[in-house]
Amino acid sequence: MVIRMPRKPNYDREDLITRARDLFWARGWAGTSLKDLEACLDMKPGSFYAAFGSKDALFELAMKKYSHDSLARIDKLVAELGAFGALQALPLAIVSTPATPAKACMLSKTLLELQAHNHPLAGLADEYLTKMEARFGELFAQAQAMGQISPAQSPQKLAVRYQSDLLGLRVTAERAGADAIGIADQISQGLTRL
Amino acid sequence: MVIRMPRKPNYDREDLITRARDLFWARGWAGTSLKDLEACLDMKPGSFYAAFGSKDALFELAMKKYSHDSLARIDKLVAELGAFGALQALPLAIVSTPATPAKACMLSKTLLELQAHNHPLAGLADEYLTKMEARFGELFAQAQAMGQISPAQSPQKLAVRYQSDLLGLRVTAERAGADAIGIADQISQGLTRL
DNA sequence: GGGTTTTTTGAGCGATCACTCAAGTATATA
DNA sequence: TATATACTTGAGTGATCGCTCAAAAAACCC
Repeated sequence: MVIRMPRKPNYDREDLITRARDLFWARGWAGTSLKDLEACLDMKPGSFYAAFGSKDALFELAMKKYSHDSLARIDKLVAELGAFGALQALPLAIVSTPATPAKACMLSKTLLELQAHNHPLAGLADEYLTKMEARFGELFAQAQAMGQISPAQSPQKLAVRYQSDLLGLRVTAERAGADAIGIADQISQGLTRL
Repeated sequence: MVIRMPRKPNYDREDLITRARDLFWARGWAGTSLKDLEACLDMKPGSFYAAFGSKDALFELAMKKYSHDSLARIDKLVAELGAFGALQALPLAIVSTPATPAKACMLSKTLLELQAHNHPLAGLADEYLTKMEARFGELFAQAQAMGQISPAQSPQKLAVRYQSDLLGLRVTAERAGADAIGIADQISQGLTRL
């Protein structure tokens, strides 16, 4: 049996997922209709469902990309500044990145929107948040090993608090006249007192 | 012309608003359908629209009640514990209140859900958050006046950070295995180091 | 170029959305 | 009790929801 390859899709799948991620990130799950997606991706319904299967399936891919990119950004900061430096730099980096779809974290937005409905995507958002938290824990452990942070508290506990602060920062940054940079600085400064 | 009063509604309006608030708080704006509301309030569409006008109008009333009740809880804590004591007690009080519709703040949920659509309710949520922030600012000013907190930072700046921490705490508390009490304690402890 | 296979198209599916309104019902005054 | 007036009912509005599928168009192999 010969396998034929008669035609390729005329789109870049990764680019489509990125665009969908930005739309979902900004507008949320219920706030993004298929019409919105069709316009944003320049796809008709048939192509959309052939490519992704369902709105939820694409949202899942979008959230996966979001999580992956978030972890990649942290890794890049770690490579430049080390563990402690990355933890210090991240708050300001998040807040001062221009032209993001939203200031708030896509994972927390998804969690808050869908948690009450027991939607699987809320559980997935929780998992990715746990993954981020675990990464923060590793960085705190490294910073402690290098003597930059007191070993008085467990790195896990520090990571939970750090992530909580970050989520709060990003909710606040969503507001109109909020001084997000000021809060980001305070979070960073707080790390030096640990 | 004689004014007649031929019939009264057979419901308690404030009770309806409270029930609607809890539903909106848990499920969000888009996540709450009129069918949900009709079931929760035990009202048919006609009565509902006669009483409230629209879904958005009821949401507005619900958010107003939420804001009012939140401020009332703070005032109660202040009466019992004073300004500084209230600021210290609030994080744990929020997190350990049993059986709330959601752990996360209804105002922040509304802001995150509707901000990207420029929905008026998002602006209203922002306003109520500003009102809360202002109240926190007053309490920090009082605590400084009583020498319980260093006057090094402005009470406004302390309030912004405090509220941000609280919002983060409440997002985190929404998660499955989160140690919300631990974070609440850390926030309270942090106040003693100011 | 012919034939095969896949993608693209877009009208339209049933379900649900927020909401309306005419008819029926209950309670006040006279 | 009679009447006026408001409240309640619930079928039904057009619009939009996520999604399907048969037909048309395009790209590959021989």
